[in-house]
Amino acid sequence: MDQAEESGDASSLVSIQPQMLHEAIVTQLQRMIVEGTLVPGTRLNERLLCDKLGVSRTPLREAFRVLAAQGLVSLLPNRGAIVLQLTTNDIAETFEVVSGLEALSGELACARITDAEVNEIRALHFEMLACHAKRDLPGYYRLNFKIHDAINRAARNEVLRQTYTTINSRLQSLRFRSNFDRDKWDAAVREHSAMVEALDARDGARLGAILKTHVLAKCASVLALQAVAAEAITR
Amino acid sequence: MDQAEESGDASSLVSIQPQMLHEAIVTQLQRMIVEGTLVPGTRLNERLLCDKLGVSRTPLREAFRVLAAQGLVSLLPNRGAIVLQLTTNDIAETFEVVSGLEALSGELACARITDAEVNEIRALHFEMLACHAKRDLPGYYRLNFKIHDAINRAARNEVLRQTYTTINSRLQSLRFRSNFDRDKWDAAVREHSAMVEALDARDGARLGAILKTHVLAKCASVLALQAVAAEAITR
DNA sequence: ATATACGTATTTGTATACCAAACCGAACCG
DNA sequence: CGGTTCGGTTTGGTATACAAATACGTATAT
Repeated sequence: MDQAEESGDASSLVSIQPQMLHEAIVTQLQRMIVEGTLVPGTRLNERLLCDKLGVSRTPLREAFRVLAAQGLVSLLPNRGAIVLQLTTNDIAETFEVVSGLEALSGELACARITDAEVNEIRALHFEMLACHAKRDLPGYYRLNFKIHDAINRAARNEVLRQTYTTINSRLQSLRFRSNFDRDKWDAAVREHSAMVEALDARDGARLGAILKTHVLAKCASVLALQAVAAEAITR
Repeated sequence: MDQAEESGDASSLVSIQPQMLHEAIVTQLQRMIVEGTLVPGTRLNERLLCDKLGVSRTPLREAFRVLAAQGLVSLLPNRGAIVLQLTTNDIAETFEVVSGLEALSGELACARITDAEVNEIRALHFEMLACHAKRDLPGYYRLNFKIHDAINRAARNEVLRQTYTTINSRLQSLRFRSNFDRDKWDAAVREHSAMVEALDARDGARLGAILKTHVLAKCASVLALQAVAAEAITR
């Protein structure tokens, strides 16, 4: 967790704060890892990255340490950093943690969300339904993210939000590629409808439960795809 | 999350792995912060710490970045690292997250724990009861930690364990000092008895709920002490 | 041909020197 | 008393050096 988010200072101050170089590098590498530009298992060569990013070794290596602390890369002594490659078990465990955090977030959101925020989420939900109807997967993903983020923000817990974001980022590159089939997609949309209902009723326990199963369903779908991919390689 | 815990490799390999200097420094500083040797708000002077620890600036500064990522220190641009000082709100938020992680851990533990492990925890529980009867607070804390750790391990989720440990470490220095009164102590012990029952019955939902309220009660007790301390300063 | 051994080239981890910019504190001035 | 100026200190970043570990290509042995 970096200082900007951690300190309770006014957001105006945050914008003034000049971020340090290693943080900029962390952000950049995070993006490349999450977007899949850097494939899991890739070795991060210091000299090459120094050239590419136009920085010296010191801040780059500091960034490596931070990314390792965030669980995005793995540091092998004397062999530098490699983009972390999650095992099937790692994926399952990480999704499990995310499901717990998301459930907590849902419970808290129900206790703290305003009517206006509920309406906002409902609007996003309908937009998402439209994307679903149009079979617009990228749009669906974008709105899906917005909805989960809105719930997260409604929970009014920055530590939770930060923790969730950090751990979830380890899974992002996988989530993108899960081309779910029609049935799973329909089921996910139904779960989303149930979420909005639970939110509207401020039923924290129910929303938490829905979110948990929602995330675990996503996990199963990712693992299934993973298994198919693994078989394709072995074959 | 550091590499050693992240890799799914055999534990025998971990011991071989020579840890890097910055990791040793992280561990050292973590201990000093958690134990309260380094008081929140303390500025960590690079040169002084380099001398004290006998290392150069490079690995020390890497350690600072890692500690910042873990939320133990705060990096102020051009002013270096200071031991993070949690606001009342920060404390509440962090406990909230911990409560969620602990609840998840309880749920998973009920699904996966072995009879032998339950018995082990029961034994620890009785030892703890003995400490409570003897009014042995340090012993109580030690066993309390062991029990929660055992539940955490029974959840069979290293990512969860690692996440929990990291976030919980931000609160450790506070937990030590909460001298709870007789009533709260008794209540905590009752909650622990209920935990063992729920664990024995493999009732995940109930254990989760107990753990959550248990942690939140601890939070309230810490915040109360915090308020008293704040008043003492103001007065 | 495959496997092993060896020597060289890279790469990494740490230390050090250096510099500009930011910060701190104290004397100074209005 | 509040603000300013100025020098010392600290930090962020770069560059360099070097030992140790690793990676790799070649030669050798089986």
